[in-house]
Amino acid sequence: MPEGHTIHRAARQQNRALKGRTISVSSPQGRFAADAARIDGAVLERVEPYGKHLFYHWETGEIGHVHLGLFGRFRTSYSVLGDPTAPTGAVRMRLSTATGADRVDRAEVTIDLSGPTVCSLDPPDARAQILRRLGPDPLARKADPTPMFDRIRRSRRPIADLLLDQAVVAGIGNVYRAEILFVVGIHPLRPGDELDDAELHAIWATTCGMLAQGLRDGRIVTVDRNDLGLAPGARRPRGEATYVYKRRACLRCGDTIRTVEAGGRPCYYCPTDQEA
DNA sequence: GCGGAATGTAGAT
DNA sequence: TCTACCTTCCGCT
Repeated sequence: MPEGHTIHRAARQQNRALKGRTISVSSPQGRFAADAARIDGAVLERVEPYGKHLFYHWETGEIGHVHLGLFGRFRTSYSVLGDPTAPTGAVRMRLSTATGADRVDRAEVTIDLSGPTVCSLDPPDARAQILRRLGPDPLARKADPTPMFDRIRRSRRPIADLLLDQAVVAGIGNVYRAEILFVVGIHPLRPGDELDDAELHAIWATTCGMLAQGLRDGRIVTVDRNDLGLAPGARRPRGEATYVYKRRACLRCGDTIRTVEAGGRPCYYCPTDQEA
C-alpha cells in the first residue's frame, strides 16, 4: 500500500525496465483505452516520482499521470516469447516492452496498473500544475524543507493534520505520520504554530530517514532494531513494523495506544511517549 | 457469498 | 465537511 516510498520504488523499477524503450500501452479493463491508443508504440523517456504521484514522460510530449490512491497497485510480470501473460483482475493500464516485433532478444517486461485514483494522459503543462500544489518531497534530491516549515509555523492546525496535507509535505501517509510523531515525541494534536525550530528540524530529519528506509526495504519498518528485542544477529520478522500504527500497545513502553481524528483519519499515538 | 477495512484524493455541498 | 470511488483481502456467515 502506497506512501511516498512505494511510489519512488515503483519509479526506479519502471525506469530500469522501461526507460528509453518502445512501449506497448493498453487498457485491458477499458477505462484508459482512448488515452492508451494515443501513446501505444511510443518511447517512454522516463518515469518521474514526486510525493505520491508518478509522471510518465512520453516522446510525444504528453505526460502520463498516475496516483495509486488507497487501492492502486502495480504488478510486474515477465515473458520470454513475446506474449505477455493475461492480466489479473481489472488492469487499467498495461505497459509492456513486448511490441510484437519478430525478434525477441531478451525477456519482455509487462507492468500492470490496477485500482488507481488517477490514471490520465495530460498535456505537458499538467505536471507543473500538480507540482505547484505539492510541498517538498523528502525523497527528492536537494529537497528544501523551508516551505514546509513556513506553512507549519503559520498554522493553528494540528501537526498530525499538517503532515498528511500534501501541500505541506508530499509523500507522507497515515502510517508514516503516526510513526514520525512518535519518534520525535510530539502529540498529534499540537498546533503547528507551537512547534519550535528544533522540533521542525527533527520532524524533517525523521521523515527523510523513514521514507529512505522504506524505499530501500520496500516496506514500512520504522522501528529501530534495538527496540525490537532481537537477539544479536537475529533476522527481523517479516511484515511491517511500527511503534504505534495499528498497535494495541506501544512497542517502546507498553502503554495502551490511542487514536485521535486528524486530517479526517485516525492518528495512532502513545499517550506516555507523546505527551500533550 | 457478503461486508468491512485499507498506508488516498477529488469534487460536491 | 461529506461522500464517492478505485480494488483487494480477510473474516464472517
